[in-house]
Amino acid sequence: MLTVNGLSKAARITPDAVRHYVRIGLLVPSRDPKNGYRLFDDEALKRARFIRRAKGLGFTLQDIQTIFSYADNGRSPCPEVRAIIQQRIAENRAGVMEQGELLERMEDALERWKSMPDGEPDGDEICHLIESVPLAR
Amino acid sequence: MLTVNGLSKAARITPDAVRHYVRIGLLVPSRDPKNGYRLFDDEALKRARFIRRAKGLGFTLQDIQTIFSYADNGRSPCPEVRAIIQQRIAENRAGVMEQGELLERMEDALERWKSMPDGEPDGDEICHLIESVPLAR
DNA sequence: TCCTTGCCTGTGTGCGGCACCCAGGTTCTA
DNA sequence: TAGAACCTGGGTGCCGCACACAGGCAAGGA
Repeated sequence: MLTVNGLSKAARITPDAVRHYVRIGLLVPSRDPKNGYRLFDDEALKRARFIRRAKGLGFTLQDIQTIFSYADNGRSPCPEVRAIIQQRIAENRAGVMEQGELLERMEDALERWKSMPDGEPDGDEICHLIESVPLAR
Repeated sequence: MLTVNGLSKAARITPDAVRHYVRIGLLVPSRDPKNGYRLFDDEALKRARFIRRAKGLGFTLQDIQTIFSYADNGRSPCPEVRAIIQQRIAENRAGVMEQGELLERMEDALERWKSMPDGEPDGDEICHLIESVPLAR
């Protein structure tokens, strides 16, 4: 049986993360009757490692909850897992696109600003560099 | 003088965002003594539009606070603005890289899973699809 | 035996940038 | 004069933790 620290080392996650997972119900420890410490069995270790893996694949903690509840009810989570990851891939692609466009705008701005002087405050504009940038959308 | 809704339309941001900016001190309204309504002058409108622009360039609200405080003290924010955007560009590049790597892992996993059957719960593994993925790092 | 060190506990707050909801007061429109 | 549409403050929720506080408990050395 492992304590929070023990589990955190065995599963290579922080102790704070372990406590967080317990709080939201992802991990369910037993308690040491002597002192109230959280105690984790092998099943919990397996779960903690699973969480690490799944997070590394872009699953949210909510997704992982869902997966666990399938497994707990004796049903295969695999079809859900396939569906979820397709969803997350789509979101991630959209996110990367968006960030990429932002990055481009930032780089364009910085480039354009190279040939512009710093402005002095004149009560009319706040920062002419930023105000020189065309509005997105 | 504009109310929350008026300002939100003139600056093309949501009323909730306007209230949020007031709460964190980015916009400072006067008050209608009759009813306590927030009232925004032209200066506030200019600021609200500036916020929209700056956010579109990747500046955080904190960054914008900083920029305003320069302007309010009669100093040019431009050097800071150049420094901040370089910082944000670096962060964004790192973020895009990270997300890109995640996306790749997700796509690889989905691809690999195409030739794998759904598992049935056996009390030993939670989801063999996820557990078949090598641990990142 | 006492002291230190290093675990552990619960609870609460903070991060970013809002979105949404509630209950109630006010103002505009038909 | 009624109802719609606005306004107010205050609170909560999102995501995934990180950090802090105050205190309890365990194991070691001097």
